[in-house]
Amino acid sequence: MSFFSRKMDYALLVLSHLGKNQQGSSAREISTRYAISRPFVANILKTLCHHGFLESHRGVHGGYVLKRKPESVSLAEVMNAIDEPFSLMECSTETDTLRCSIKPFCTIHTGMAEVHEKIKGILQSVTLGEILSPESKTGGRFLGLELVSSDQVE
Amino acid sequence: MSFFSRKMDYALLVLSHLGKNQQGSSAREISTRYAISRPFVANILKTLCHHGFLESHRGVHGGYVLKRKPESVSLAEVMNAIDEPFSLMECSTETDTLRCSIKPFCTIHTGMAEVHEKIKGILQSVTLGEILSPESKTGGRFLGLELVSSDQVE
DNA sequence: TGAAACAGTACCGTTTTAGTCCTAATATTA
DNA sequence: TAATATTAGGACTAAAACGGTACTGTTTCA
Repeated sequence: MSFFSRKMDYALLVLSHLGKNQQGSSAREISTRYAISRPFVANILKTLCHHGFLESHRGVHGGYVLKRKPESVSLAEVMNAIDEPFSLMECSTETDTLRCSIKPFCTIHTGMAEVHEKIKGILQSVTLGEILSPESKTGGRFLGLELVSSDQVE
Repeated sequence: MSFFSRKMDYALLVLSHLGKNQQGSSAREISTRYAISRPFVANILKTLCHHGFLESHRGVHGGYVLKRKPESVSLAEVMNAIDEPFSLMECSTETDTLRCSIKPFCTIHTGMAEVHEKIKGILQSVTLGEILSPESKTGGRFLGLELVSSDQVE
């Protein structure tokens, strides 16, 4: 199993497709372009629209348009919309932690919480913009930590 | 769904338990300690043993002992043994990439490959030793990048 | 008015996961 | 040597998640 669900894969594909084609696309166009079944891609588009990533237009020449700037859309946000918020382990979120019966003597809780934060940091810091043009990188910052190299941010 | 399967969660728990108790433990001890069903924890112990993380001793006072130094065991290795190698997306590994039909015009392949490497880097760099004692960290280095601030990474 | 497109929801089949069970092998101890 | 405690190995099952489909309705445009 992959980390990202297939739905998430396609959502990113769709978002970047619309990020490149700023005049928008219909579900049909996208489904034929990438050979994804139409109802399936329509489902994904709907969800993305519902969460405010896209703008939909009905009618004969309708379709979807990216509503937000690619640079402002993080992987973490897309994940929250499509699947559910990132969680490293069963007990990673606060509510889960509360009902974890072994927490009092759990030898790995603290350590794993740190790993959770590291990965979450990556998902929050990587944006659709970076995915579209990988060469324009985080440049100088990584996970919110200042680096020796003083290249400009993004 | 969590990033780690429950099997993986328990595997880490088991490994760190044995990392702390260097005289070893039987499957029964561990299962009662953490309230995991005995056959299930036995399954996990078996797998870990089979992959060389543990040493098993049969008989009345048998049980399992951690065979490797905690500092040498990375999360990525445990994951490879328990589930399967980390993969961000369906097309993240080289063989998958080869049979990805849309790769020629995929707008996210390169970008996502970088994200894949970032997360893989974390899984490879975090060891069982760090999970056991989170304060003794990578100290000043993170993913091979030198940091300006000398505060603990946390 | 009809066709093209989105909206919403319910549903199904397959795969994966979590967990169990059973039998055999091995080591200890009395 | 016999009883017992433990691991070894593998087959098996139930339940949940995932991927994907189907259907029905609504809006827009020509």
